[in-house]
Amino acid sequence: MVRTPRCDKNGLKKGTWTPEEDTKLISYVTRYGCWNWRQLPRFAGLSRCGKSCRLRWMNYLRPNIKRGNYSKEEEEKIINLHESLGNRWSTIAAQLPGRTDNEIKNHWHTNLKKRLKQNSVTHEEKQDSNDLPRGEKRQKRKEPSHSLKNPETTHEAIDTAVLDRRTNVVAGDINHGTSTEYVETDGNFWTQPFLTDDSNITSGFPSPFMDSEYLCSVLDELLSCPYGLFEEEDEYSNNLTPSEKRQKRLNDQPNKPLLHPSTQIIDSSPSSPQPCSSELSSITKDTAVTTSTNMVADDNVVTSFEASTENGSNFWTEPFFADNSYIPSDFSAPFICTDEYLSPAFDEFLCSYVL
DNA sequence: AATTCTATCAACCGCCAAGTC
DNA sequence: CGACTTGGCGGTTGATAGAAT
Repeated sequence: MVRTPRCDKNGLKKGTWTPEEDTKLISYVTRYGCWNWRQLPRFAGLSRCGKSCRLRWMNYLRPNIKRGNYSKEEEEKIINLHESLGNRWSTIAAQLPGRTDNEIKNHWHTNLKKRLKQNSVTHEEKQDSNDLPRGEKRQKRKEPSHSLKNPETTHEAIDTAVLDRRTNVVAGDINHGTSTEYVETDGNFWTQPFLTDDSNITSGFPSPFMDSEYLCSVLDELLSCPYGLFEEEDEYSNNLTPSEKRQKRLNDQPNKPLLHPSTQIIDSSPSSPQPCSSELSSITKDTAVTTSTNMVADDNVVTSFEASTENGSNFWTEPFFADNSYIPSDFSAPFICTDEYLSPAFDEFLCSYVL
């Protein structure tokens, strides 16, 4: 069912995805989308190939995926579509909202195909609708060890309580730019916290599913505190703001880098900080990241970064902390912002700049 | 209780089409 | 045009849970 993690010859991880990896992927894709699957793992801090990331997202992590038992209607639809389309699973999946081609394919091979075969042999067996196939029985009794429904896993580990506070969100289809509302249905992890409220639907929202007020705060904390994400926090820590938490960690563990190892920072000139760029169009490698208050401390340790856009809004308002060993010579970074969200144009600029 | 068998499904692999240079 | 990259698709694998012996 799950594959033992292993690495390929390039050192890329294979096999089962861990909750931490899922969190990284979710965090990255929800904010920046899947602009390039091949490059994405590098920026998301994942040691996976792009294909694996895409598959994980498409088949498991993306919102509004329906999991669990198939309804009679769904099964009939699959059977009918398979009859007319053959093994064109992605086409079939397109007709069943929330179901992935992989899942439908699996369901076909493990349940429907056999059932059809049986039915063609003994027609009377068809009448016994109470007799669930073994797969469905298993599905009922089994909660996957690493499932989005499992309260112990990734998402709820992030912040169940905060998720419950959500009252509205608009989700865009990441691939097609269409908007989708998520409504409460059957306890599916994704649908439950993503309740809609018509009065609050934001049209044209550029990212896959952003509630700017809520999601930014959660994801920014998630992204900017990678080392603290899965750590137990004491009662005192829970009352601190994200910035205070980071400061506390820095004080408590001065030698422990708080910057994620995969996160790299523009290092235009540590010894002579550049002034803020005043124009978006003029942001370059030398000016994209600068400092408003402090950039490089006397001991040559980066203490904070902050950058500004033309209108003055900061896109890096939360400082990054790192010891000198984590300052790379060239630029490459997951773009983390705490302000509303980056405009599509600015996102595009940043992506093209990095690539 | 121990062992073997079977079903499941997440993930991998290779191929292909479309797009870009 | 051909080479290359990328995303997408369908077939297949293999680790595991649970059933059967």
